[in-house]
Amino acid sequence: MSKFVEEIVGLISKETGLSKVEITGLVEVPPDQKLGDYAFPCFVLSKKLKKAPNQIAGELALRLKATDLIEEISAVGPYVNFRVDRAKQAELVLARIFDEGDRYGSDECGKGKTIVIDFSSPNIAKPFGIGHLRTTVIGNALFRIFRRLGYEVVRINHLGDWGTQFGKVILAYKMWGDEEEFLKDPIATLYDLYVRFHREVDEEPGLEEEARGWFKRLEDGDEEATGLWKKFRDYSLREFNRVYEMLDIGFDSCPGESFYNEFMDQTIEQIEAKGLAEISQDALIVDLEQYDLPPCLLKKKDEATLYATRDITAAIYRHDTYEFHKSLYVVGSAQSLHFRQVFKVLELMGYKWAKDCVHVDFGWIKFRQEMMSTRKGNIVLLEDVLNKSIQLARTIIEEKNPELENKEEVAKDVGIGAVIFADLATRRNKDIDFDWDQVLSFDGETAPYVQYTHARLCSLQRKYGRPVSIKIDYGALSTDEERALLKLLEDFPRKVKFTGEAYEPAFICSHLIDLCSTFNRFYQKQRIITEDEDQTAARMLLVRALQVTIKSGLSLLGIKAPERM
RNA sequence: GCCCCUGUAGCUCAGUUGGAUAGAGCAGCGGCCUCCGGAGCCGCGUGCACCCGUUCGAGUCGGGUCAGGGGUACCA
Repeated sequence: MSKFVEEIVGLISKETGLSKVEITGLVEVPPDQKLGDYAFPCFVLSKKLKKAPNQIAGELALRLKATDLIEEISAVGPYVNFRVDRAKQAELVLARIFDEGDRYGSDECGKGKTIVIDFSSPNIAKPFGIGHLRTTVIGNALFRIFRRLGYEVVRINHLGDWGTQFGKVILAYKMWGDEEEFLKDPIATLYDLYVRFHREVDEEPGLEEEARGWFKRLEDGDEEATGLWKKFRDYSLREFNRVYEMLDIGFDSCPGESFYNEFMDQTIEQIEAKGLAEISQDALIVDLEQYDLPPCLLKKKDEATLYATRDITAAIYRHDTYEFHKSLYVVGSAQSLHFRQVFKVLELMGYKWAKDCVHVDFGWIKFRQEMMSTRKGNIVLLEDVLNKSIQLARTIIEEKNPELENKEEVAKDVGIGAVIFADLATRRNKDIDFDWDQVLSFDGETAPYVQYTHARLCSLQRKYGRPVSIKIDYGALSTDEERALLKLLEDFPRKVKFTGEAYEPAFICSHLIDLCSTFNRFYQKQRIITEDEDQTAARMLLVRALQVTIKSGLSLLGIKAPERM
C-alpha cells in the first residue's frame, strides 16, 4: 500500500475510532483528479453518528490536519478528499523506478513457490490455427507475470498427441496416404486425411470401429501404429516450433498426453482402491451424482482410456514432480465441466492440493468474414496471421521511416506485437470476433501505439543527450498530466500483482494504454526539452520512468519494445 | 430439459472489493504547432437487453424474463 494511503488511514482512524482495516477498505480514488488524490466516503459513519454524511464530512475535514505527506484536506459533499504532497509523491515513485529499472513491478510474494502452467497444447496432425492463439499468449503472459512476482514457473505444453483421433489418422494414412506428399507439407496432409476420413465415414460406418481398433493397438504398443504415430508427432512438432519461435515462446516440458500412458494403470488402481470406480454401461466411471456432476469416464468399453484419465494422471504427476503452489490450465471454457470433474475426482482421491488446480478458462475466437473464404479447410492459420501483420508493419515502415536500420526485426516486433496485444486486450471470458481489419490495425488501442509511444520516449532521451538524474526539483512536475502520470506509474506494481491474482493479462494492456494516452496528451500540450534546465531535467526523469515502465509492461505480455520504429 | 458463460455508443471493448456527472478505441465529419517522431493530439455521442428486489446509493449484488454461445457417458 502506498505511504500516502497509510497516512490517511492513520489520520482517520484517530479521529473516528474506526479500525485501520475497515478504513483501508473504504479509501478510494476520486473519479476526477481535481477533487483530490484520495477520498474517504462518510456514508458508513452516518448511521453511527445519526447525522447526514455531508455534515460528517464537513466536520471531519475541519478536524483533520494536514501533514508532511498530505497537503490538503477538504470536504466535498459526503466525501473527505485528500491531496498528497506532489513533490514527495514524485520523488518516491521516480526514484524507485530509476533504481529498479525494467524490473519495476517485481515482487517477492511468490518467493519459494512454484506455479505450473499448462498452455498452448496443440493437437498434433492438426494445423496451428488462430484458435490456439489465446491459450498460447495468455499462458506465456502469465508465465512472465508470475516470474516477475517471484514465483518459480514451469511451462508445460501438454501436446494433444493421444486419443482415438490418432486411430483415425493412422487408418486414413494407411488407406490414402502418400509419403512424398506428407513430407512436403506434413500437417496439411494429415489434416486433409483427417477431414477425408470424416467424410467417408458417413458412407462406410465400419471405418469408425476400425479406427478405434488402431488407437487400441497404439495404446498397446503395436509396432506399426507406434511408428506412424511417432512420425506424425515429430513432423508436427517441427512445424509448431516455427510458430513458437516467431512468438518467442518456449516451454520447460513438452511431455504430451502420450507421456502419461504408462502411469494410467496406476491411477486407475488408485481410484479403484479408494472405492470410487464402478462399471456402468460397460465403461469404467466415477459416479459424481451427489456433487451434481455427470460421471467421470475413466475407460471406454473397449478398455481404452479417455482424456479425463490422462488429465488426472498428469495432475498427480505434476504435483509429485514440482510440488506446485498452483497448477494452472489455460484451456478454453468449453472444457470447464471436464475440469470440474477432474478436480473433483482428485479431491475424492484424497489429494488436498486439488483446490490448487485452477482452470484458467477463456472464450472462443469466432470468425466473421474470412472464415468461409479460407482455402485450407475452415481454418485461419496463425502463421498466416502473423505473416500478414509483419508484412503490414513492413509497408508502414517503408512509408514512414524508410531510413530505419533494422527494418526487418522491427517489422517482426511490431507485427507480432499487434497480434498478441489484440488478443490479450480482451478479458479472458469473452468470446473474440476475429476480424482481419481489427487485428491488422495499428492505430488506437494497439501494441504499435504503445510501442510507438515507447520509441518516442526513447527518442526524447537521445535528443536530450545527457544522463538522466534523480537529483531534480520534484515540485516542477506540476501539470495535471504529470500528476496523472505519476499516479499511473505508482499504481503499476499493484496492477501487476492484481493481474496475477486474477489471471487476467488484459489488466496490464489497459494500464499500458492509460499510460501512453496520458503521456501523448501531455507531450502534445507541453514541450519537454526547453531552455528551462530544471524543468527539463525533471521532465526527463519522468520520461525515463515512463519508458522503463512501458517496456516492462510490454515484456510481461511477451511483446518487444523497439527503441526506434 | 438441466448446468455454465455472455448481453454497456453504429462496430470492438474498459468500467478491481456496490459509491460523487458511465469511459476509450475504431469507423465518419471537422480541426492541429515557429513540428522534441502525425503509428500522434483536439472537437463532434442523451448507450448499461428487459422487469422486480436488497441498499443512503446498483452497469456492478439477488431473483425472474428475453437473446446469443458453450457443455451435458465412451472426442479433446
